[in-house]
Amino acid sequence: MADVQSTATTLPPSNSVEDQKPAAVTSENGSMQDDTKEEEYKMPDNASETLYLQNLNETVRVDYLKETLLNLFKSYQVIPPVIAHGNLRMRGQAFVSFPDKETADKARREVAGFPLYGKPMQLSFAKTKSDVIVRKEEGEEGFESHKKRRLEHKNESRKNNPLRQKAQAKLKAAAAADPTGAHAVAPRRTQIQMPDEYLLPNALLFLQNLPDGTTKDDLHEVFNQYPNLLEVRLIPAKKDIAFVEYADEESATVAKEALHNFKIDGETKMKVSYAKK
DNA sequence: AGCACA
Repeated sequence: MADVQSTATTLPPSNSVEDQKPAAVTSENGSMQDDTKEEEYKMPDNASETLYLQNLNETVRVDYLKETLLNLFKSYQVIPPVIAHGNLRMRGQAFVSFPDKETADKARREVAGFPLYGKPMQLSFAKTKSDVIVRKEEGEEGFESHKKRRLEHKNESRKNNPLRQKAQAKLKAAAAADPTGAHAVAPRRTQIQMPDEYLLPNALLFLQNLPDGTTKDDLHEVFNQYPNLLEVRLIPAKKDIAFVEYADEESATVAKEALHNFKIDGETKMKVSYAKK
């Protein structure tokens, strides 16, 4: 395998806030060029042209991560782009495609466990076909229909996500109770919002008026946009309130100011204040 | 843990 040094010249410009560089990936690791003759080896039947990577270091910026992976898989003829996301559900994972299943499988076996940014990579075959592959195999028109199907599927799963279903049931109930439509929006419970001036700054935030069905993950995703989030705690007995803890008061203040009155579901204003000491 | 396609 060719030496894959860091492609410093092709890297995106460094960002002053997070001064990270893609790892200089070298191939000193002997396990990566294991060209053994293997007449008894059978490629798994779930093999795919695309590998699904997990256990990637989540503190590495997504664009650097992509660049690094491109670099790391260069000798296996990786097909750009490498797909990685920074959102809560998808962080620490990536999709990397190759020209054929055999090459993907080779990469999978040889690169498995490679300690990228200190964490051993976990490689498996992707469950679904990547757009790049569909495009390559079926041409532009086949790709369009593939994309349409994918979009439909996505809308479906969005439609029957419990949070949305609950919100819609609520709307329906309100409309039924009031046929004039004057109060088509569900009546809001009266909330007591402690005036901030009576509360000392606190690394712990108190949330009120959360929409029905809000999950811990929903809140984590929203609050994790602001640095130093430590923990989100729901209150099982009171579904519309929660606590969110940051590492320090300053971080909590940033999040509080950004997210007070934020509408998680697009209509219910969440109240964010410091928790009482 | 978490299977997308900005």
